[in-house]
Amino acid sequence: MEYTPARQVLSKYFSQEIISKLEEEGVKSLYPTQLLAIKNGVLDGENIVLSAPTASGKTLVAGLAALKHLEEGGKVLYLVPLRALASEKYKEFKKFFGAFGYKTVLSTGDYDSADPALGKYDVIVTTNEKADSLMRHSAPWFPSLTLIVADEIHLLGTEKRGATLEVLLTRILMSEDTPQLLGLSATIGNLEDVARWLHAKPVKVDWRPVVLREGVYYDENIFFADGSTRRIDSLGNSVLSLTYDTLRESGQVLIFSPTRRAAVAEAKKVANISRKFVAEGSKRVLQEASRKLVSLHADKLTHELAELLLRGVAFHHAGLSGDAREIVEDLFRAGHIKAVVATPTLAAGVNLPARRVVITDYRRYNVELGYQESIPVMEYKQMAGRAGRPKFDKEGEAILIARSFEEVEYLFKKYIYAEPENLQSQLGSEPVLRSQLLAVISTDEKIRSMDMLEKFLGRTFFAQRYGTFGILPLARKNLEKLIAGGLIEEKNGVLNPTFLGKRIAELYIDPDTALEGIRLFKEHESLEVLGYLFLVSKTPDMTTIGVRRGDYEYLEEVLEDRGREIPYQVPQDEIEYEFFLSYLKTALLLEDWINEVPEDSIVEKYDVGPGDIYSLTQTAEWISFSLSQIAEILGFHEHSVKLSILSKRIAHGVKEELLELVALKGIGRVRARKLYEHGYRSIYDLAVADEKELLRIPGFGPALVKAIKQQLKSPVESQEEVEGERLEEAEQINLEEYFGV
DNA sequence: ACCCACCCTCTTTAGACAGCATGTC
DNA sequence: CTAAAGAGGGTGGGT
Repeated sequence: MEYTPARQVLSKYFSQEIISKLEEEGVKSLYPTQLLAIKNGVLDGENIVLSAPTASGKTLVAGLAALKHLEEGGKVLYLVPLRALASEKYKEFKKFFGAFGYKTVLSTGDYDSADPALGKYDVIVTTNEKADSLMRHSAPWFPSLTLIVADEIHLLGTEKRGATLEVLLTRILMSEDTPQLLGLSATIGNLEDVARWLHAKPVKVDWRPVVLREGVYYDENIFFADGSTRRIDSLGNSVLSLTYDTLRESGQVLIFSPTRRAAVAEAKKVANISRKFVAEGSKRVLQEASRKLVSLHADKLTHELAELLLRGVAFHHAGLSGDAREIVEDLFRAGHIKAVVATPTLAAGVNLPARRVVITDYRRYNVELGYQESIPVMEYKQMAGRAGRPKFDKEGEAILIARSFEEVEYLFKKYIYAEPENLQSQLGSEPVLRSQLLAVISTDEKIRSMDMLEKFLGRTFFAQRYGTFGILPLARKNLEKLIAGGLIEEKNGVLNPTFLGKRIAELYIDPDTALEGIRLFKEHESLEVLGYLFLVSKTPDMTTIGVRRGDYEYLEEVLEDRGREIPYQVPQDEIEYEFFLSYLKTALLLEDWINEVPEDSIVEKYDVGPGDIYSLTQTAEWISFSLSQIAEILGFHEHSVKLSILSKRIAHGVKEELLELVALKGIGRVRARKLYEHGYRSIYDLAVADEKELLRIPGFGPALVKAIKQQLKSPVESQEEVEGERLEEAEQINLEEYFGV
């Protein structure tokens, strides 16, 4: 009887009515995790940092705490590190809180609720960065929050994004009427430190709903931590043997590989085993999914995946498009595919448990340091934590693979018996500190002097450990840089943001991104498209693609032919030269994209996946939009207009002539091009077009044509001015002649 | 002259947040 | 600093 009836515990906090509804929602008994959190005061308004394994019921702790606040007229913010996680939680909460009559919204960079007034909602689910951004925009409802839940708070120790969360939480801590804080964390070393920083109680739980058995595989045996051993039929290959052993007992495996290439290769090997385990009833579903994938993307990678699905396996990594990944996840969850081979994408992301988790390699190549290093204990625990599906499996197994007998012992010590690392503040990272200083000064009226800044820094997690001694000089140095760049003004010891500075903070770009653009705007009156793309690629906010050995030849050729389009000197320094080429390669990829080169050609030419194209273009669009705004502020009108058009072209992957068509719903780069080729070159052309004529275009069915016509009928909301006068003209004709009075 | 097994050398290496204003094929 | 696997090219032996 390890589960306590919920009613018994909750009656102190909720009305009978609510408790009955909770029971209807499936909350009939409470896990130890929830009991302990309640005992420590989550429902009494205590700040808590709860450290517990995956799937141990942390979300319900947050759910109950939130419900308590909502019942008292409060408002809740739920923070997560990933967009995929945000939408997962959103769906869950929408149902859960909806049952009590409360409204939940999702707000992330790529998905905003239709209603921009987030204030009308009771529960707001966002990514950390989005919440940071909302704060920078002084969201009016922010002060009315009464509970803030920071899920996966151990992200704090992450190199790139940890500091953002740290500053966000610091700002929350320093606000008046500090809301209740609930941090949810994986197991970490220094839970007490984090809790102390947040003025919270540390609550540590080791309990899991499904028993986790950790072990190491070597030479046909799994050695488990509990001392038991399991002999496995050898198929000559560790992964295959472990896979067969799981599938044979109708379980599923989740295999972690260190690289994308390894994941694909491993999946192909596994296919020979998994195909024998595809259920008769799954075949049709898999065929359908496979066909859908192929229809969505024409590239080789996606085709390989589609092929593998039929045989009951899939690989999963960030090179896959979002829809492909989702298909894989759904098929695995539904049990249609028996094995998934993934890179660390799946370690911390969406919830995808399997009976057995196999970790093929505990080492990973470090690009910066140039050698292979062991993954952190925390990362191992994250992967291992995926083992065991609650309600389906009696227990879960996480297996590391050893290559020698000595390694067996080493792995036990290094990972299975090891405590996770301590979380370290990453605020010392300069670019993040600089951005955050600008943001804090721009959007927090209380922080307008060095003294206040010092006080602010003194409240950070960093300062708790090291004091402000180390970080103050760094802050001062970066402040000077911001002042020199004209983003902040200092008068008589008072720090004030300039309009430019405030905009940069709101656009959420690195100050260096803006400064780089400004420098170029000053030097050149106008740039070629490739020039702007190069600028975007060079920016610190952009992720660039690596240059391969085989890329040198054509990149240098381009440099030879089109060097004058690039507004930078070719660097002499070897390392800088390599960076230069990677900016060029990225710029060329983007150029192909906006010149309507098909996705699969880009995939092949640049050796990237569809998922990479998506994330590159998305980022590039955001940067060019932001740079366009910066240019406009400073009066560089031509740059602004060109960058604005460019950002729209990147968004849709089209030449300028299609921008007008692509503004229509249901019309993307491919359909727009088709329309254009058939002589429909503007909204106007479409408005006067005969429906029957449109139907004759291949790929244009009745539903689509109707949808197009429908949009032209409804009074068109004011579209972008920047799209050119032609559009405005067309709209006027459109409205006057056809639909207006 | 041609084929093929084998070996040496070269090459490459995970992930993913944000603006703004609305929707791919 | 502490790697490993796949691809590609070369070698040498056999036919």
